[in-house]
Formats: sequence, structure tokens, C-alpha cells
Amino acid sequence: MLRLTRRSEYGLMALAYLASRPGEYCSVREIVEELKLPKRLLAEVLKDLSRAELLEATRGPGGGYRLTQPAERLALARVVEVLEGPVAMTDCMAHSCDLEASCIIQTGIGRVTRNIRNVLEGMTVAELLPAQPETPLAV
Amino acid sequence: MLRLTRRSEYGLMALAYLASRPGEYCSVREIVEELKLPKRLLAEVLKDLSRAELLEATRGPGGGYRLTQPAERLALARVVEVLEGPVAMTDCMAHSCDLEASCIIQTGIGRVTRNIRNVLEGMTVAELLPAQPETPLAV
DNA sequence: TAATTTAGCACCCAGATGGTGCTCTTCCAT
DNA sequence: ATGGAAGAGCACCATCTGGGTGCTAAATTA
Ligand code: SF4
Ligand code: SF4
Repeated sequence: MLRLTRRSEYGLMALAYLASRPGEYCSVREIVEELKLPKRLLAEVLKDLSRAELLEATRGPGGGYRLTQPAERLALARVVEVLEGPVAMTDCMAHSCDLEASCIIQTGIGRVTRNIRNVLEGMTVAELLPAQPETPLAV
Repeated sequence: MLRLTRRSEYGLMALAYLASRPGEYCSVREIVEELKLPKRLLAEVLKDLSRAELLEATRGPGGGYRLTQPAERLALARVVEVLEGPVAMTDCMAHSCDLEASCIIQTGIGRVTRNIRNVLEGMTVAELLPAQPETPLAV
């Protein structure tokens, strides 16, 4: 339905949160308490993200997750891809479709998909946070 | 999963097909045979489109559907909206969400959604058809 | 060693989506 | 007027995905 899955949303929320604490390791518990998300599920999501090396994890007391790269460089597209596969509006854009033979909109859809993908690639996790206090002066 | 539903795809295919026969009434049977789509389902979709006045229908022999407006003016967003509700990446963008209180990405997501919507509003059914402006031979 | 925290696995449940059948009504053509 | 063509309505089914959870093992640190 052209919607993000909850997993993606939760993932993005967590990433945004982590982005607001650069360097620090944050435990699932902390994040969940802060963002009021289903613990088990968020844990699952973060696991996936760390497997994909968008996050790095440390176990034991004081452990948790943190970003492996500055949020300004983490495109939304990357996150979505990890959490729900390739950004594609249709099957043919990801795998293949047996209607391709008689499909007259395939190329057109391709163009649309590319545009959507661009939107997602053009925005970063950092931009998700509202009204960042970062001064555009200190570059 | 950020994907179009089949209904939307089929709808777009049919609309594109109708766009290639301006003015003519095309029967469901004809369209289905041409595009190799599930008849019953496509009928359902076209029904919705005509109820939303994107198409107009005529019954009886020689009847069928045709566009109510030039395809160049029919935005993809319009079609998707009719077939699967408002273009929104998240619940909060369509209805509401009980996480809004603690959600830190809502405004950000809003921006993304707006961009996506723009993409869909900036493209028309006419643009779906290949082989108009350039030759799609080799890529 | 005890406490904390991630990793892995297996599972359940509800709702959305894809798809179909059949009947009724409308309307054009002859 | 009358039969056939085509749309409208309704009801239904099967499957898949997605949201969500429990429990145990492995790692790490105090
Ligand atoms: S080929 Fe056509 S029908 Fe098949 S997935 Fe692509 S757009 Fe959809
Ligand atoms: S408020 Fe946040 S969690 Fe709720 S739908 Fe919007 S983005 Fe998703």
C-alpha cells in the first residue's frame, strides 16, 4: 500500500535517537523506554541493522548499539533496503514478473521507481530529526 | 513494503491502454485479452475508477470504458489514491497514530511523504507509455 | 560468579491482498 | 421488443505478510 512497514519506522526512530547521542552506546531497553516501542520487536530490528553494519553492538553491562557512521551520511534508502528489501514499487523492479511480456507500463513504472528511490537516497537519518540545533556556521 | 498493490498496477495498465485509444470505448474483455490480466479483478478495478470518475462507462454491445480526461492530465497520484487510499508512508500521514506523542521522526517522515507524493503527482498516465519521446531500444 | 545485554530460533495471530462465482440490472443493436 | 453484451453488487475463499512474543544461548563486565 505504498507504506513503510512498522519495522522500518521503528528502525528509523531508533536510528534517529542514536543520532542524537553520537558515540554513546544505547541499550535496547533505554531506547524502548524513551520511544515507547515494543521491546522485543525493536530488538529484532536493531539486530538486523547491526548485521547490516549500520550499527555496531557491544554486549554486557553498559553495552548497546551505536551508529557506525555519522547520521548525515546514512541515507533513508539504505535503512529501508536493509529492513524490507530493495526499494521497488513493483515485482519486476526487484525480482521479475511473468506479465513483463505484455506489460505496457513496465518502463514507465521503472521511471517512477527510480524517482522514489532518489527521494529516499537524497534524505538522511539526520534530516529526520526536527529542528536540529546544529549551527550551519560551524562547518 | 513500499509497493504498489496489484490493483493499482492493473489499473494503471488499463488506463495506459485506454490512453492509447483516445475516445474509444473499450470493453473489459478486450482490455483483459490485450493485457492478459485476471478478468474479474480488472473489472473490479475499472469499476472503482469509473465510480471515481476517472473513467466513464457505457453498457451494451460496443460499450466499455474510456478516459474522462486526457491522459496527460491524469496524475498517477490520483489513480493510486482512488485505488488504495491516500498516498502516505505512515499511519500518521493518513489517519493518526498513538505514538505521535513520543515520535521523533514524525515531522521528518512528513517531509519524505510529501516528496514521494510530489513524484506521484508530477507524473501522468501518459508518461507511463513507452516509445513516445525517445527510442527505448538499447539502454 | 552474577548481572546485563545482544544473538538466534521458532512460533502465533490478524488483517490485507489477490482472486473468483453468480446474479441482477442496464442498455445498445437489430 | 427483445436478446445479447457489458457493468454493478455481493459474498466468499486462500494465502501471505507483517506485527508481535517467548525462551535460551553466548558474550561481556563489574
Ligand atoms: S512487469 Fe508490469 S505487471 Fe509485472 S511487475 Fe512490472 S509493472 Fe507490474
Ligand atoms: S507518528 Fe511516528 S510512529 Fe506514528 S505513524 Fe507517524 S512516523 Fe510512524
